[in-house]
Amino acid sequence: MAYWLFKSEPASFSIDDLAARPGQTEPWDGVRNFQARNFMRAMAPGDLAFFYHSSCSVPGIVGEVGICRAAYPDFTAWDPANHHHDPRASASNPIWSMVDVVLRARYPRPVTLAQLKACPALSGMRLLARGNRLSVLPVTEEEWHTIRALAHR
DNA sequence: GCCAACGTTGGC
DNA sequence: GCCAACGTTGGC
Repeated sequence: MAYWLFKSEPASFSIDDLAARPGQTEPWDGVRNFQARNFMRAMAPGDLAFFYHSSCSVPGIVGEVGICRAAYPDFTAWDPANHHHDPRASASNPIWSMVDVVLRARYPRPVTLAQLKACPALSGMRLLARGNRLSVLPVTEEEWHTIRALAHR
């Protein structure tokens, strides 16, 4: 059982898009960064992840998803019509991976980036590390519970 | 729109 | 293997 964080730009894909299909699993595809891919390969069904909105007016954690399928080939990589097409990828050499997620919680109010930064218990969080740009990140169990408490207060 | 930080690419 | 150039991310 491990904890993670997924970033998404709400203009492209927001938690409301997930919430519009209740109970349905959603492939988390399009990740084209090796470190982020490797984190997804380390995920197992039952793991939990925060859903983070980036590049928007109020960046922050807006809910939780559950991992419901372990990493498998991201076939969007070898679809020439796909926005995240990678000409090096193919069915025999997938290169990229994705997992399936399902919405678990949508917070009534987001835990904003400003709140995260202001919380001393989260000072070591990878999300807050200088220059961090990874779209998939691990979260420690302590961080997970701290942030949940912020979400539910 | 700006800019810092970072990953990737490609020449050498 | 080094490193400059480039593209991207993401907060502000």
